[in-house]
Amino acid sequence: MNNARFPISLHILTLMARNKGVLLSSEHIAGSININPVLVRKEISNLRNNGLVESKEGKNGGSTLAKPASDIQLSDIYHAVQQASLLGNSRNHPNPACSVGRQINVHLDNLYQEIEGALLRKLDKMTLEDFSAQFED
Amino acid sequence: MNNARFPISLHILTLMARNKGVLLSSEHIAGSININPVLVRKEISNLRNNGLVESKEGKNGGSTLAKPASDIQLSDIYHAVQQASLLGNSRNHPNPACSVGRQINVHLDNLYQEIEGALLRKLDKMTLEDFSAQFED
DNA sequence: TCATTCTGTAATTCTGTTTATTACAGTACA
DNA sequence: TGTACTGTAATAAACAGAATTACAGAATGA
Repeated sequence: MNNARFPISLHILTLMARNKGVLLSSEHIAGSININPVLVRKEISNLRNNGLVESKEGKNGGSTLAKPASDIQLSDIYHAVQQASLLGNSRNHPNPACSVGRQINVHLDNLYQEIEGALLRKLDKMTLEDFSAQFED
Repeated sequence: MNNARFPISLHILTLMARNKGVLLSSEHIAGSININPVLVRKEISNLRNNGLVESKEGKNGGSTLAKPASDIQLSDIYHAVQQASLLGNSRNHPNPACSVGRQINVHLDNLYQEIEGALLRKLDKMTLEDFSAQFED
């Protein structure tokens, strides 16, 4: 994960989990995270495409969880924001004339996949409810 | 890991593991990775500070492994290049007036630490020798 | 001894990515 | 019908990573 999107999405979802059934505006969420509301709306758009939140447009609109927090694994959030590889974003173009350069990306990919498996098994074990229950008022 | 440093360092060390006892120049290594030699020297400098490689200055100089590849765990390399947190680089400053904003960094840190533990247990199991033995000539 | 070939580093520039900002159409409510 | 939202595109600003330039210092060997 090469970006700050995971913590942002988790922050958004935690706010929603702790405000069950309430429509939160992007402005309000942005105020808690301290980032720009447009970025919040972009993240919410992504979470919505992944079936984690639902939104209502217009006055008094906003977004809320699309299903109970106990039905959302942290691995679901990871998958929703995940795009590049975990370790280093293999944007490298090693020299194919070198035997190491030619083969390293394959072996790196295998390694990353194995590591990501271990990570996902961890994230599978925790739900959004577990995470948000840690917060005190 | 937010950067491409892990693959670069692993590439460097793989080249050395496959050229045991030979002093490799930064120019030569840079040619295989296809990056700038100065960046290679920077990474080597870091690996040297972590006791993984040793260098010789001057004409016919270069760098080589400081110990057998079988004594270098991939977790050693991870620690050597590691600086920021694994997931997202908590450069975030959430709103302390919000109960979620106030507490989220603590809970994120705990989560990251747990995940990183799982990752390290994986990387602990593989040595540089294991990794470089996968390469064909 | 001295030219050569390396490393070690600092400083600067270049480039790509991320984030903020601006703008505005569309939707729902009251 | 005005207000308060979302959704989204386009642009600008900020930042980080990498390349490049520059040069001092070290080892070699002719």
